Amino acid sequence: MRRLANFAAFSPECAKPIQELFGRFRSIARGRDILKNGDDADEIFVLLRGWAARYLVLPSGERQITEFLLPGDVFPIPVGPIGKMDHAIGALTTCHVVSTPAKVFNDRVLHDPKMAKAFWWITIADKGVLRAWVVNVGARSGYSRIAHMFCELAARLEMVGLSDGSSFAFPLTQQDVSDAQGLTSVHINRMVQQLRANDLIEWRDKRVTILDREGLRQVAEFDPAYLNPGGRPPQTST
Amino acid sequence: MRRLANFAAFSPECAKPIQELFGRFRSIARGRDILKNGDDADEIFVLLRGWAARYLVLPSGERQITEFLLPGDVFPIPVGPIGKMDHAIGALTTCHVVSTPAKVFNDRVLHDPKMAKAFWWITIADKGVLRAWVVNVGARSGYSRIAHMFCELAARLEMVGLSDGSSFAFPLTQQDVSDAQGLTSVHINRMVQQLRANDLIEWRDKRVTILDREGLRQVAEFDPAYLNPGGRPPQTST
DNA sequence: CGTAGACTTGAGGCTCGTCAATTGCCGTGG
DNA sequence: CCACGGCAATTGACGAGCCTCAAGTCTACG
Repeated sequence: MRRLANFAAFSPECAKPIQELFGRFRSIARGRDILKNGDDADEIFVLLRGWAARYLVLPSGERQITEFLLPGDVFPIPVGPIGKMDHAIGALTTCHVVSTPAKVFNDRVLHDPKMAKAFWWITIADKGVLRAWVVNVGARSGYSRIAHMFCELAARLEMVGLSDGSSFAFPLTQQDVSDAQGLTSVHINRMVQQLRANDLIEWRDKRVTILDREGLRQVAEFDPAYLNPGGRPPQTST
Repeated sequence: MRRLANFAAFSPECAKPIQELFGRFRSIARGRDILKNGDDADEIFVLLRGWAARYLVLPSGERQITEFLLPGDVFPIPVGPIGKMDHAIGALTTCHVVSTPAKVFNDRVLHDPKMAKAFWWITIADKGVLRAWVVNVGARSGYSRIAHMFCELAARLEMVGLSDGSSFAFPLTQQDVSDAQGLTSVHINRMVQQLRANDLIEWRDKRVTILDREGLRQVAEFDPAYLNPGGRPPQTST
């Protein structure tokens, strides 16, 4: 709900029918897949609680994460005929999700042009995040990659009310981070220690605190513009 | 047209009004930007001829390409209020484009739910390409990255009729390739020579020939599934 | 025929990977 | 209550992939 509100005029009355639509609740343990590579994408999920990720594992056994899914995210976004997943979506922590059949979602939600537009907009915003991810992995050093990831996650978590501005719960392991950034966990560890030594962040007990927001932003070369493609401020409108 | 046809039931009669819509023709020289970072995205383009790319330049001066735009591609895909570009789109070769104001495009094309859905679908397909790009840059060696790029481009070019199956015009410089793959042109050069030495590809005079399709596919770990998210075969339907 | 851009080649160095061992923190079971 | 096992974080030594700098070759083009 909160995420949708960023993308469409959205009244509380709209919320109820959607909440009723997603009738099926499920809890997924950490490490389990919510959707496997090759599955039919015939069910639409909303992540209520926990962190998940889209990823692919290569023949070499290496896992590359391409997108973090945070509470409020909807997946997979369906359009046209039901296809098969070309990647997997796995739970990085214990996840709570609700779901509805894709067909129902199509008929009841996407049938409304306004809603369809809101979800399309989300797709475009996600594409922006993905572009930033490519830039990160392709052009930045390990040190600033990690800084960038923290900047982005802090901003995204704040949008859904999961950050108090400078500190947020961060349940991932260094192995997860390394799979996302295309580095080894050993190297992640060393770079994180460097960020700590430079008093940019604190990370302990599954919680990250940004100590020097401006300093981190500079190291990361972070510009949050891409998170809000329409230029719309992240606030609820009626 | 050809690209749209892959994503929606599409009759020739539909084509005419769209062709008339994009009234403004322009030719852009190689190296010039079609849209600069920060520009208003108030005009919608269709690339008729030439290659272009979405890219970002970092403070360090490094350029990271995040997406290749081939003939038939539409950009920027607009939704909601007109925003500012958070990246640039530049011509990698001389490009021919036609365009129309975003407002007109919205009213005349996206107003039709069927059309809107087709463009949304394109957005989702592009997101798949971008995911593959992240995997490529994040998890593969320079050698297989380049192999993967050739596999993908061969497949995409074939979809729009610009490849004869194993050979296609490839107008990019090694510098362009390096900006896309997050490597230096020196290293690209060495890896390309290795691909040549292994009789996988030929690349001369702005033309690439795939000599050993299966061998290249294995090196690249290429699975074309992501290019057609709906599972629909790449053919025109009425 | 001269110049510029693209491609090619070589030597040396840094970032990051690999392998391996150690520490600390739990949750479990004796 | 303590021993044990497992997972995550940490550290070190060494090696490889890729970068940097620099020079040289080839081709297109004026």
